Amino acid sequence: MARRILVTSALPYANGAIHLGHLVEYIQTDIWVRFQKMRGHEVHYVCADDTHGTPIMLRAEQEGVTPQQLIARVFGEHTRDFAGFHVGFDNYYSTDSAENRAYCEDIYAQLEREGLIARRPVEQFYDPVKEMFLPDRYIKGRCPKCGAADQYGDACEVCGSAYAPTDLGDPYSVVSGARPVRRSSEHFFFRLSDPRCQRFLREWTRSGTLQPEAANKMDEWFAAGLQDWDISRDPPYFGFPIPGTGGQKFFYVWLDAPVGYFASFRNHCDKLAAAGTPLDADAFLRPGGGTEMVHFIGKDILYFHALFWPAMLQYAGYRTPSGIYAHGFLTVNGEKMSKSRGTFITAESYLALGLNPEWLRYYYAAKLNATMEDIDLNLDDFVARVNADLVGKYVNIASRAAGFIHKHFDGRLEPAADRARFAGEFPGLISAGDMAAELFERREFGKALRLIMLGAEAVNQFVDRHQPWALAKAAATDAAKRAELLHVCSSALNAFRLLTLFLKPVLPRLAAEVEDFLGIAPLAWADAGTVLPGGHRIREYRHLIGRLERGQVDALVEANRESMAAPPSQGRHAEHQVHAAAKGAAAPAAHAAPPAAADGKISIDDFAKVDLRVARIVRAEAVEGAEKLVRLTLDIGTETRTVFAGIKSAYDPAQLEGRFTVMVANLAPRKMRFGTSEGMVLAAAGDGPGLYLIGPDAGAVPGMRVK
RNA sequence: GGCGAGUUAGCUCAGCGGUUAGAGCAGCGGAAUCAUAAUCCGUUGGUCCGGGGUUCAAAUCCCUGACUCGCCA
Repeated sequence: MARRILVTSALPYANGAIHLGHLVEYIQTDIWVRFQKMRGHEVHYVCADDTHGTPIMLRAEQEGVTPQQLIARVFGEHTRDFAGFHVGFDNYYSTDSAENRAYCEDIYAQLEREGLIARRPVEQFYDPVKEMFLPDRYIKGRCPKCGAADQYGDACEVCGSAYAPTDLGDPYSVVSGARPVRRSSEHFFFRLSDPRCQRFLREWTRSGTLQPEAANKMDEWFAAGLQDWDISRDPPYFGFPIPGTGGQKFFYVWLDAPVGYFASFRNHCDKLAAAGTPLDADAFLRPGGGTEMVHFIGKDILYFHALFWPAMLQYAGYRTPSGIYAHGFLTVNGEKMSKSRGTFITAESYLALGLNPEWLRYYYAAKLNATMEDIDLNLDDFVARVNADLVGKYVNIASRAAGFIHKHFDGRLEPAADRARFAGEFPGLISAGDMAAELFERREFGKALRLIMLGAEAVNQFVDRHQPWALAKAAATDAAKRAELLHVCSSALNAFRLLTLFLKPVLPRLAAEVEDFLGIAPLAWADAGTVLPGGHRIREYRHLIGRLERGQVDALVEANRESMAAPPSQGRHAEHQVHAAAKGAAAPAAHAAPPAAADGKISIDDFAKVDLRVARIVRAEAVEGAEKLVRLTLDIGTETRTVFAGIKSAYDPAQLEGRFTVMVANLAPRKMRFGTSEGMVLAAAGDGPGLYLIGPDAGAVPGMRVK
């Protein structure tokens, strides 16, 4: 009996590039979805960009575009990256859509009818210059506990304590720099504290939809007591207005984000209907449809998916999730991803440098399990694992068997009568299919792959034991040896076909190439019970997957190093602005030959006097007794320089080492209390706080002239 | 600070009360030469984070300490 499953991955925020951390989730989900489809189940895998909220609004404003323009651009980037990693959504949509608005309004109306919406005033910080309420992350000030300056409104990064923004000393708005004032406004709440919600959630938590660790976490939250959830925001806000408020209240982005799953699915159904193959959305979205709905998420958003979301659905007349599968975070070489270490790797850069997406899919799968544990991308291990397993063990089988088939048998496999021996030769491999299926189902991908690779080893042992190269030498004169050669290679290729089938959820592209090589229809799981037909003809073997060279990984890390302040998409845009500004300035300068005009313009010659060089920060250390200074040792190719830079407020010295920046190399040395500074480094700063070191794009080396 | 997860071979991990603790990779020795040097056989390597306890039996259960990571709406 085919299952009917609606599957989602969490919606990426339309405010930044997809990176390898995101991909853990999309690859995990995609593998599970592909597996279910191969099993013959009906699966609809949907996702969308999460587009609303203050960060998007402010970012668009900063870039001088409308929020719609910003999210349209990011939508293009996201869908490109996902496609590049073979993440096969059945629909990818946006939360800024009519469907989403309709579902949000309906859910809200139902909750209000149920008496689960409360209204009460909330006092918050308000930016009097920008005329908006400030989310916690947009307020900075002195930490009330340890006194550290420039800490965010929710938690101190220095001492780690959490507090309310109203506790901050000397608060200021990150948006305008103004001192925020306290102002009260009416907010709307989802009454999670209502006994009905509490009762329902306690029961739902134990219904088997959550991982055991997640259910334990929920118990913690229950013990602490569930509180009402603030679902409204005041304008200006990029989102959906709450009906009946005259545009004075908007739905908080976290309310409409999960509803985006429904919106995307609805959109998917409408597209199917337009194509003449209608699908009843309500069978998946309303209770009693005999369908499943599973969400793959990161452990950080368990709260939203396991408390608010099911409670909202339950009391708005929709179905609740049948599975919520949380995964851990990605670390790289055992550490948090870091821009300065170059381990904050974007999907775009991975693909742009020509790395094979299936290498990463395989490696992630080899590490993934059903728990919320973090998984580590160890770069040395990545190289070793991919090459040993995929190239050495798996693909090697086809490579070593196919040559004989073509050279001696015109590309044809053994006749039907000999195929029966295959089952006896690889009993383990055939039974591995059922076990692997069980493991894929339970999201124990690592265990599944270990099992499959054990099968690949058995095939290589089989080939070594029968020595087809020796049989080939005798084949010309010995018909029995010739028949044995054909059988050994045919069996190896049948085994290879099975391994491909088992690996197909993880390596869809490679599997498609193998299907082409073997001349067979796309493999489904049921095909595990069959072998290739007698006398079947295969194509010439060609290179199926390349080796991963250590240098490629190094280049990837190098390409992602630094660029600390700006995520890539923002960087690209900022670059456009720079070019535009440069054009505007360069044109008049070319005509104005005389130097140093009274209007403040300088000639190109004047500019050339400044010797700007690319520098690598060899060492960075705080200067004892100086509040703002960092002592930098800079490598500019021909020599090293010591420079004192007033950047301690913005940068932790340890994070600077290894970074590239730009320095003025011919600045007259200056004696300071702590030593002589032999130049200066370039950094950008506005009127408010915030300081941003300038860095070259990847590829620049110390000593290069900046001009 | 509270709560949770983790710490097993050089590396990545499995084992989660029961023979002498396992796998892959790396290392070392050998074989083979069909295969993009890809394979096969053999082998070195471990006070299972420290300390205490429960038990006939502990990497596995309990307590405690250290360190790492996460969550705290």
